[in-house]
Amino acid sequence: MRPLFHPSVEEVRPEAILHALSDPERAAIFAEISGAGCVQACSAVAVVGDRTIPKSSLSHDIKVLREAGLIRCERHGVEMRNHSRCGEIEGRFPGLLASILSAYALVAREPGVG
Amino acid sequence: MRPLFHPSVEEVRPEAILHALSDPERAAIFAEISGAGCVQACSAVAVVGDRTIPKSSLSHDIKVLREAGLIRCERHGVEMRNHSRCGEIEGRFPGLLASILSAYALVAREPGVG
DNA sequence: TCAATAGTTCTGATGTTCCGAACTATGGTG
DNA sequence: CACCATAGTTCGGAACATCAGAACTATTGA
Repeated sequence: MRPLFHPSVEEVRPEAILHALSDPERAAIFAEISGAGCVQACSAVAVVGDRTIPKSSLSHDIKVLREAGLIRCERHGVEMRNHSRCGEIEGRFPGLLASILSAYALVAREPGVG
Repeated sequence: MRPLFHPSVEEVRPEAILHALSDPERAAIFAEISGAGCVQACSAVAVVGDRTIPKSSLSHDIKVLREAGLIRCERHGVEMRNHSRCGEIEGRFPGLLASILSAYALVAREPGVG
């Protein structure tokens, strides 16, 4: 398997970040990876709320996050470890990820529409 | 023409904001509306960079921004006036819009890929 | 070598986006 | 009022994106 593509921090584009995080499920996956610092994905993040994400979808979501520059993925044996690149992104776009994650955390705490 | 739908600030969802602003063209339109405070759209914002947005696309973009809660649109005679709802959103999601607009402004100042 | 585990790619159904053409709404002029 | 011009919306089809099941690949362990 060829090494996975990761954009350098200079190549990271705001539209890619916003697109990646405009899906609440993907945002939740990213929040979990960021919170844990290093998570054994994808199985470890496969449940969001009360939904189990199909593994093909999860694989796709992880790819979107990776290609947006939000996470770094490394194979360790049979599994993938996903690290948040929060720190790097914070250096380039100060406050961006924190305010996005806070916004989602805020609405998650509210009664909600469902 | 029935009055346009505007979500109340409590109904505004982060995913809608991120989705709306994940298109750089739409983000530029929003930045222009926010910068001007009140812009006679849609014609006034129809040129982004060196591209003139077709009016059906522009109408759609304005609608996406409006339904995301980012702008408020009022008909004044034959034209529409678009106001940014930055202030309201700032109260609900502090720092969110500022960091997004800063991120775009930052990459706009860079040499760029093209 | 074979099985198990973890994740990726393929594929087709469903949904979204884009934009020209046709349409609607408002205001001005005679 | 009839008519035109202006500003924006809606329609419709082509192009593109997303979702998830099935089939596949890669790695480890027995």
